[in-house]
Amino acid sequence: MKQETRKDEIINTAAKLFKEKGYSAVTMRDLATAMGIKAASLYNHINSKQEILKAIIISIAEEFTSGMNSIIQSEASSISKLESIVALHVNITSNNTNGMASLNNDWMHLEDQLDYYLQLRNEYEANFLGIINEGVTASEIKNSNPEIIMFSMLTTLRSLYLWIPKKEDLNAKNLGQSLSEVLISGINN
Amino acid sequence: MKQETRKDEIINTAAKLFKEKGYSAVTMRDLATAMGIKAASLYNHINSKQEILKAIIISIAEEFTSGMNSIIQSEASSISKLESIVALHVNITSNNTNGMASLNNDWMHLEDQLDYYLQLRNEYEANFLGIINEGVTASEIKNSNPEIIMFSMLTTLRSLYLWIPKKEDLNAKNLGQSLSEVLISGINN
DNA sequence: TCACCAAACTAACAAGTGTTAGTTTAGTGT
DNA sequence: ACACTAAACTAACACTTGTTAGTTTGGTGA
Repeated sequence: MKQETRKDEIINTAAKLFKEKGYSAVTMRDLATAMGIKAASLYNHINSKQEILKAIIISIAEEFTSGMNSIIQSEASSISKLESIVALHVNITSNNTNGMASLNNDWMHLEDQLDYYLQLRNEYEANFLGIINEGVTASEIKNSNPEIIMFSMLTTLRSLYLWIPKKEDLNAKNLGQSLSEVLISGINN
Repeated sequence: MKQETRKDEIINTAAKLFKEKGYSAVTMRDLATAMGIKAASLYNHINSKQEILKAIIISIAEEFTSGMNSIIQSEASSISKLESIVALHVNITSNNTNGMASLNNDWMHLEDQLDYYLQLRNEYEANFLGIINEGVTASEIKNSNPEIIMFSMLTTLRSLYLWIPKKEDLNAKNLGQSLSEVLISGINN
């Protein structure tokens, strides 16, 4: 719980603006105005616009990688692992909805870190698919198209950042449970 | 099947670029280079960059509205209506994956047409939710949170544009069926 | 051959872009 | 009183942005 530095404030404000208009459409002058200062003053705290994007995206991507590694190493059933993935997304997204928007929509504007980001994402998706395949083999999961299953779950989870801010009445635990139910058991009676 | 005009070519090329980098990050010079001409030449065919975005997004949004109206007026069961919605998304997205990317990611950069777009989207979501609620009342659909159900389905469907281009082996009909199965019946055995 | 026209071109514009350099301000510990 | 420092400022830079004006090109029908 260390306190927020001025640099953190700038990054958080930037994340909020990036969520609204996207990285490319937000100028350093926009960001400065939102902070109540002049654009040049931002450079007392950060080195470049690109550095801000990197700070937002890479830290979140590494959180996902770390969470996924814990889940894979656990001894739980495949369905239970999928429920943990849902909870992972709900938790990370709840703590940083603005940053998740950048991760989803502005990752392609990463420069030096683009390859690293893509590597993390590919590994994450491969692990996700691995869990589903494992569940199919163990007959826990229907033997339909595993990629469609992953696609459906992952895109829903990736879009949580759009939805969580509107539903403050649901806490993370309840939302995770409801979502797991819908994603895993379906909606029909 | 009328043939493609030069203006159409520009709009389609723009949609492709917008998908890759987003509206704000694509310059008129980028677009011109992709067309093999100079930026100024674009203005022989279009009036502004904004007009291109409008042409891409609004036509698709109106397709969705029109499709949804047909579904609502049908006498089918709620589950069957949801299957039709899945098919609607698969069809529209298959025909214009690039345009769907702009609709999803760049709608906020619409200027004059922003309010109109938001109106269409709100109506669409209200109709979608109405079908789910109707299904809950008729005991076709589980009595869990209808908004979570809509969120889950709609975000999956909205992300199809990312996924369809990678899976050319699946035709629209098969993909629609598989996706309906996953979304409606779940994935567990 | 001539007029026409779609569609390209060159040249330029005013405004906005990220960023740098150097300076001022106000508060803190000695 | 003094030096130090975090954090703001003004002014400017080189470049990029969307767009306009006027011109050239090459093909088509009369």
